[in-house]
Amino acid sequence: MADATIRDVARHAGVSVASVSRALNGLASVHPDTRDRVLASAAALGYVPHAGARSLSLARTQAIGVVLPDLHGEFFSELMRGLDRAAGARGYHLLLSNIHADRNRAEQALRTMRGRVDGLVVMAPHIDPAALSAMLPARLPIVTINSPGAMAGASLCVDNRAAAAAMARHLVARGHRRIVHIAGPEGNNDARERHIGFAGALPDGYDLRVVAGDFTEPSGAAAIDTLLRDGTSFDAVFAANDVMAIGALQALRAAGFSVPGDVAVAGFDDVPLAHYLGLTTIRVHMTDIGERAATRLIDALEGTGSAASEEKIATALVERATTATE
Amino acid sequence: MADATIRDVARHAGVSVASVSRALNGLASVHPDTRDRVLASAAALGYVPHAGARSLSLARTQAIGVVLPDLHGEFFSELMRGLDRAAGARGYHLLLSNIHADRNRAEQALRTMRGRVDGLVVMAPHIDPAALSAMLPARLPIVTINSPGAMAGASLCVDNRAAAAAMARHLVARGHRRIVHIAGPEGNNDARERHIGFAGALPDGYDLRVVAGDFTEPSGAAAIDTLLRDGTSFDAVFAANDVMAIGALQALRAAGFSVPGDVAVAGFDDVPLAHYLGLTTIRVHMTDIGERAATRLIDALEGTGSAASEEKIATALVERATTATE
DNA sequence: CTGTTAGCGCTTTCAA
DNA sequence: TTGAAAGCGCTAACAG
Repeated sequence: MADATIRDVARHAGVSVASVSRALNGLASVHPDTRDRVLASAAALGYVPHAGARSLSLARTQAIGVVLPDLHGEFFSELMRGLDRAAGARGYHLLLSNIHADRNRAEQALRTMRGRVDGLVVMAPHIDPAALSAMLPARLPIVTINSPGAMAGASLCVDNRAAAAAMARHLVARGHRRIVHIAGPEGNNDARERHIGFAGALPDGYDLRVVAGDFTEPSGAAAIDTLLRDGTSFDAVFAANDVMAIGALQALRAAGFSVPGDVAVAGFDDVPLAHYLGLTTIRVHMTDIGERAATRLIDALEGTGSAASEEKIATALVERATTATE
Repeated sequence: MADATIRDVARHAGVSVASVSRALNGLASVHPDTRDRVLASAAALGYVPHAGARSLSLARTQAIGVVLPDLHGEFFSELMRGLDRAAGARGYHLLLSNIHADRNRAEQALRTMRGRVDGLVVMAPHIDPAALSAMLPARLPIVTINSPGAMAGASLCVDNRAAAAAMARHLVARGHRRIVHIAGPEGNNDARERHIGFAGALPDGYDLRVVAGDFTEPSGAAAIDTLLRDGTSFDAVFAANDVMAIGALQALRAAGFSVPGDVAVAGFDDVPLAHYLGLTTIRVHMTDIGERAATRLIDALEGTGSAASEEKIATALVERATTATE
């Protein structure tokens, strides 16, 4: 037997569907007797409202779409945890969609969200805002996380520049002068911002050697190998993320260097491993970001919140063994 | 201006909504000219089909609900990655819902999935199947992951017993005889299965001392402290998960024991840290589980798959430094 | 091949 | 306070 519908409940209770709807949604104008009968019938039939039909009628789905790139581990799970916490508390569900490198698939994924969600939380560091908004169903409120440039909706942004600048000052204060930056992939906004912030905070007269990386561990190790082969001398390395920093760390030690004795090493992200390896890094609270993102989106959806604006998320420099002065 | 609907497209193209629907869904019986006009109009108006309305009409949402407990890090992200990969490939979205300890909230979360999803992937190691199916909207296909006992739908299960048994044999083969098991929380199915599998594979005459834990790092350390305080002597520790094993490892070393010299340590899960700490453990491919779960559910939804049945997911023993023989 | 029309299950005017 | 009925946007008979 198919699931009970509102009509079944109405028939069972001997009232109209309108009354059932009103009773179940707690509207004021329902006679107590009617309400009781409806509630009893609903329970008897095991009635559960059909969310899809409800959405269509209300033009509200109580769901928010989450569109993310291929994130890994802690990063992804913490972000989701934050989103889920905030969304759940306000009665919203989360609909997931990975944004693939493939533009068509990505666009497809975004389009199919129309009619399924009330708004979007999007993280797409590698897609420029114009392209992004072109893909989006119009009139869908959106909060972007770490997206380059301004967009229609609100945006949250890790303050990459400030964080990288703090790291620069940290290294300088420790007396390092010949500094290397292992950069992230070109076209990645986070990577670019970290580079700019770091370079900008280095006082005049400091050497900054930049070598390319792609956020992977091997690329961090490769960067070090390149430098050593070139005979470059340096006493500090700041990688655009922890994973590369870890690669660099291992390459340095494999080459017989002492860290932090000969060379200091720092990363960005504070992945769980950083703690165990004693890597100095920048901590980003992804949970907070998720919570803020969902909260701002829902505020906007419910008219509670302010309009578009950019919110910078603060970070913390976590000083550990790899940059300690002996 | 509101989003364009199918009616707007029909008007613009000078055809009926039925033709628009047919053209857009690629049905055969549409005149090429008509199709072209419809496509052009749709493009001109920036029309995107309303998924919600479509679902209501088709009684299919193309979404699957994912109900999980509070998972952390790699575990969660890998599972989601697997689910997303399989679901995405078959054109399904993922709707998330955390299952809270609070029974009412959990039930609420499950109920509100009716009409939003075509089926459910549920992981609830701490809820017994009867209670679970009572909470579920009837007639919603379901695949459970690591749930105790049989359920209506299909189920996937990490083969905890076989894995733990393999670990027992591994330790025995290394010559350990006075063995400790740090158990997981009571009532947790994984924990129970690991315990049973491990104990069952120990040959007669072997000592097995079991001490309670709760899957957290401090509880692993506390277990060791308890043993030491009691003056228990042992030469191997198998913790019901890696996190506790890591806690135990640290407590042992802090107490001056050499691992694996004095005591061997092993865990379960193969979290990323295990690799770096050289912890012997059991690897579970969460990605595979996710993929299998989504695939089986969708097969069932589309009538491709077989009915209820239990599938065991194999694991691999990863031998590392903490159980090495010198 | 195409248009008309009746739903999908729910909410919400509008009258009574 | 209640019920009848008109949609929400789309698909799917059923006729033409």
